[in-house]
Amino acid sequence: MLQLTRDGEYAVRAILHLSSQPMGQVTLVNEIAEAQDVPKSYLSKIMQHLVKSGLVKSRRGARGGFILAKPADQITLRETIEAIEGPIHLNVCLIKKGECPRDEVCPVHPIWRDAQNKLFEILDSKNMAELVKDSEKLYRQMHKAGTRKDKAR
Amino acid sequence: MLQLTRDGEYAVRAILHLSSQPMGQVTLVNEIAEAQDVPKSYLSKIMQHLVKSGLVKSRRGARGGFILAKPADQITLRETIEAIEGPIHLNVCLIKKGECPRDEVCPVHPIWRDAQNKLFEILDSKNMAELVKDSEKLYRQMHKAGTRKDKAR
DNA sequence: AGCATCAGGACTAAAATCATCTTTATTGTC
DNA sequence: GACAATAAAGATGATTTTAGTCCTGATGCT
Repeated sequence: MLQLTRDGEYAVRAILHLSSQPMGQVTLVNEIAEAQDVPKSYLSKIMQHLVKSGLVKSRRGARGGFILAKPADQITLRETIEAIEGPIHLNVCLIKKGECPRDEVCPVHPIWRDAQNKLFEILDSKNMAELVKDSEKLYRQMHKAGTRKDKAR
Repeated sequence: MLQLTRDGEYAVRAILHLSSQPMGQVTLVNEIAEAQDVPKSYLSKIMQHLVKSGLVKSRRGARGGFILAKPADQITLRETIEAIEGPIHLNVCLIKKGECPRDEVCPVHPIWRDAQNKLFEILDSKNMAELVKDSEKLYRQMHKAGTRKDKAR
């Protein structure tokens, strides 16, 4: 449907949450689920997937939890999404060269490639550490604006 | 899945085909289906949808068929896709302002908006008349290149 | 009248989506 | 070192979407 799935969205929230934690801090699914507003048992499976794809490491048992497999400033949105959804292809014709027999005469093909490249560029433009900083900034702004709004009501 | 559906792809092919026809020419589903490599009965339903959305007009009975409701140079890819799939939203959080309660603190939201705007820009950048011309150009190039390739094999 | 052609609905198989529930592994504690 | 608490891993399932097919009817040309 040309739309990110919940899986992708939830994965992004989870990685963002882990990125906001202090270095070396192991985080519980439960905590992520509550903070990021994601069904716990569902998130649990997404976390598993993220572990398998190597973006996150897990520790079982008491005092277990999840932790990023590498520094937050080395993780991008695209990486996170593709870890969960697999490689992004805006149109089937972009999956493999020569996949579509109409490729060579299809005037739309270059447009899709163009769009996809641009999307990659944007999804790779900020790393998770930067996004966490953005989030903190937004949070502060919201509080300032929020109080003003409250008065206005 | 962040991917165009077949419905969308087929609609684009159909509109492109109609755009390549001489002005005023009514075209059969069958012809479009064969030329564009789309299952006929499936395409038939897509065409109905395109009629309903006002992009195409139909005529029943003998000598019936389909014809664009407006000139090809006034139709874009985005318009065609949205006629079939409804408005494009790369992420649920872009559907309606305030839809996502995390909007105001979510640092990813502006990224998605950015990506979506860029996508719109690209999908609106060429009209169908231009794409048909591109196609003709590609076709000529393929024939030149094709003979060379055949020798190379 | 009869044929060509679109309109519309009923039906289906397979995959994706969005979860929940059960099992298994780890670890701290006694 | 047994064991209960904890938490990840895996199995399972309901619902929706996708991607079609097929049949009956409506409509317009000749």
